[in-house]
Amino acid sequence: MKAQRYSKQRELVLRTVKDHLTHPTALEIYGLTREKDPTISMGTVYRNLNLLAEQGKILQIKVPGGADRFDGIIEPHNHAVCTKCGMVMDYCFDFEDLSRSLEKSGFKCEELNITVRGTCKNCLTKADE
Amino acid sequence: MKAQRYSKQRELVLRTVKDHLTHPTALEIYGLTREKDPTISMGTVYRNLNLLAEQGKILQIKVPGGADRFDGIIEPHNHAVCTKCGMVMDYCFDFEDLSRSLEKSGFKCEELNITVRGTCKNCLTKADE
DNA sequence: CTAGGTGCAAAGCGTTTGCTCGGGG
DNA sequence: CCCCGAGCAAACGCTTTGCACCTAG
Repeated sequence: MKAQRYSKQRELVLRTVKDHLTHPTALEIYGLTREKDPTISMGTVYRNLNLLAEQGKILQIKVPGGADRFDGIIEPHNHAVCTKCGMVMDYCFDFEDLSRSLEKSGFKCEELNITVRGTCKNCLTKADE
Repeated sequence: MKAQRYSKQRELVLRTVKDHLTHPTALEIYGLTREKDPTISMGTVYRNLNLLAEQGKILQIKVPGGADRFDGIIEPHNHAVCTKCGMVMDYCFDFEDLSRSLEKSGFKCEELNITVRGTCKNCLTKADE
């Protein structure tokens, strides 16, 4: 692993995500950090968000067709995105009852976007060689 | 509904998606259609892909963090994306046994990306007013 | 001192859009 | 003849990156 130095900016980004559980986008985090440190740059925010997500210190929510969002709560859980206001709701899925329980909670389930990421048979075989 | 005219380009785009079940991206479809009609433009391909997807004639697969892919098979089904080669595999999910059955088929499930799109309680209430 | 981090700006990628012209009905 | 659709290129939104400078260790 690469040596990692302390940086004021990285700590600020981490604290900002941890303090705002509204699933902010990178741009929103940029705005929030700017309030505390008016010289922080977009690039730094993105670099640190990606770094912190890789290290598992924050969660990166890939929203299909929209900007990524970040979550300070790192316990594995899922998200329901409102197509109208963009709100992201934390949600603990019971797969069998997914739609049904979502509907019970008042969320009208219109599109279920499921993407499994992983490694396919072919690539697993190739990796063995 | 708006009147819709026939267009050679739209038919070509539709046929191209139906004939290539490899889940091509818009760019790949652009390349394929260009082989048959060297004057077709990117904008036309995108416009028609979106139109056909809206009409349910093709399926649009939103790949988080990557280009959208299109599928000529419109029966509802899900997809597993390989993080290494980008291959998109058709998959019929049994939610309970999701990971288990995926693993049985040789796909190493590394990241389960679930996003439900729909309308949240707040917006449903507002729409009623 | 030196390697990792920053700010800045430009480039990148996938996609959409404004405009003008062509062609289906 | 009307107006939807095409072609083209510019603009878009989000994100990454190259570079020169700064700073923690």
